[in-house]
Amino acid sequence: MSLDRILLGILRKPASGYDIKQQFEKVFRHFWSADLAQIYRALAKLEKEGLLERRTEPSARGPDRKVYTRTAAGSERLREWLAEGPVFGTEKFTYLAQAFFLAEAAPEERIAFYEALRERLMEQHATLAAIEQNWRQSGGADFPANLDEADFHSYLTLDMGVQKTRALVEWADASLARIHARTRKRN
Amino acid sequence: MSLDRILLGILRKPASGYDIKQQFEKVFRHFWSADLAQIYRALAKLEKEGLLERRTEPSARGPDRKVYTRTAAGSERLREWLAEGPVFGTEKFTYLAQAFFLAEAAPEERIAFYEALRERLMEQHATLAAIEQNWRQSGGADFPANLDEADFHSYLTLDMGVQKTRALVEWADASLARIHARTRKRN
DNA sequence: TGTACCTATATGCGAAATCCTATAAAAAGC
DNA sequence: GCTTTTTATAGGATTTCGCATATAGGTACA
Repeated sequence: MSLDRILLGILRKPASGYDIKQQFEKVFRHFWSADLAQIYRALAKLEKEGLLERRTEPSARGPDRKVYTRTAAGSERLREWLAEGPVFGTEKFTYLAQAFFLAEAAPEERIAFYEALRERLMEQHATLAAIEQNWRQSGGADFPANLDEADFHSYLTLDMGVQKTRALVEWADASLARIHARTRKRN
Repeated sequence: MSLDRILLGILRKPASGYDIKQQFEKVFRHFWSADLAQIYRALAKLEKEGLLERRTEPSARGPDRKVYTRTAAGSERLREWLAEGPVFGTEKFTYLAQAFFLAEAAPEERIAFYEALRERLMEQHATLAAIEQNWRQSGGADFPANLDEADFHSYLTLDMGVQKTRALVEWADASLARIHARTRKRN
């Protein structure tokens, strides 16, 4: 499963389950989600398979931290996944499915739906764009080419988020306009 | 769960599990996937809950077809879902997760990965754009406002797919260019 | 004529993944 | 002490995935 591979990817640098959850909230939110219980369980399983190593550290502010890093076998597993090429066909977009059937809702609800959608998409876009901006400004003249390999690829993915959310916001805007135009015509 | 609601949405018009599977392949592929077994089970469950009605028809070319339509309770359930507003946070994008960790792969593989990605995205875009084109051409002057409500909202969703895939193709192109530029710099 | 394969159609079963919710314990802040 | 934050874990319910099987009619071909 993909969560396994994602964890292996993250664990190039040591981190605890709790740390990883934070990263999911911040970095991965726009293309993946996982809850704490799921993460802990997956970590335990990967350790049992010898793909992760664990050490226990005292925490400054809570119970002992179990810090994981991937093993050579873990890196290999990750590489195999990447070598498969891009995996398609697993996309799940609940809000688009809803939009598809929106004819079933009352007219005011349809508008409210698209307004809420635009709102959320704009938030996402703003968040991502801010991170991107920040990153770009601290980079030199030949940014992003001067990043190290891992950062470079993270940056490309971030850029994708920026581009995609921008396109989506524009689409939601245009859709709202079309809905309004259509409603006016009816009266 | 969302598959249930999607089935209710589709079953405004009567269809068999097999028919629905076809629709998933054609229409929903870019934002949802479900396999046959899953669909049949969900249909059976919805019928048991009184949200769908079934009638059996002889088929021209196979076993009897079980054709479902949604009941009033089914429509109500669908409306409740839409009234919740857009559901976010369920997005799963395997290929982006892979892209994020691409530093782990060998340089040629990274390029191959992005080329395959661009390829697939272009395919998606071409498919969606063709459907859109077709639809638009058969529509009159005030297209899409002259569509009926259900078609109108399907069209908006389709348009979303066109816009999104276009943005993604552009992104993949730009990324490939960046990867190449970066590689040249190294030599 | 038969038989082998193809498509349409439906189902069963088990494994895996996901989600949700509750519990617990340790340190810090008030 | 009480609350909040950090950190980890358990258990069950629900959903999803993957594969195998069944059945009926059509088509191609030996």
